[in-house]
Amino acid sequence: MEKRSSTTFVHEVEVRKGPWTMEEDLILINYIADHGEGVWNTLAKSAGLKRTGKSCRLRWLNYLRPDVRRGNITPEEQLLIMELHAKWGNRWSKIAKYLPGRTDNEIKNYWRTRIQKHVKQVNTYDGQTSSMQNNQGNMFSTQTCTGVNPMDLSHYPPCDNPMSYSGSFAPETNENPWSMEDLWSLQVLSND
DNA sequence: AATCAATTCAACCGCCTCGTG
DNA sequence: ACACGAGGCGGTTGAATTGAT
Repeated sequence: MEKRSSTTFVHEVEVRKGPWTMEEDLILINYIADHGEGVWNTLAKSAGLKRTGKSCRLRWLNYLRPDVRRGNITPEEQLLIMELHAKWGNRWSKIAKYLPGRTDNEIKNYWRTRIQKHVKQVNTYDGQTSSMQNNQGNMFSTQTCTGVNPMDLSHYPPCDNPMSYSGSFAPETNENPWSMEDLWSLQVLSND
């Protein structure tokens, strides 16, 4: 499923764009496993990836990190997103700190595609349902089904150590032909 | 079964901030 | 004080997928 794949040349240096291949993912995972994150431009060159540092960083943070959770946003997470968005606006990275394993990109996408749409729909009934909404069009109660008030952020500390997260992992909705399990097992094998 | 429309989300772009020389 | 590069962030795009007709 090679989409928007292209190659451009910047200062005689070949730069790949578009979706990442399994080979590129493996190179990035292996390199970070050996050398750690950071200094992304140098990392891209040293790893032999024809990608920009930014692209490598984005791929790692949004997709390849072992602790990243994708798909199946829970009602609790949805409530928290709405509450935090009401508080901070489009500060996605800040909001993401309170949702372990979730990326700012995923939260942003989720907000735009699901919540914002829903809020618009609810707002079309403005007046009739005013008692159900707060200033952000929130039509949900601030109490979650678990009885935890999402506004009490002590229940959702910023994730200093996301690896320690022990919540239930949602089934992957990974469209890639290769799964993260595949990649990480390959990474482990190659480092053997 | 075919076509069209709507939705999703990975990835890119441009701007901003911060650290360094 | 200024210039430059790297990293981070939010907005946007567009191909793939899904749903409706």
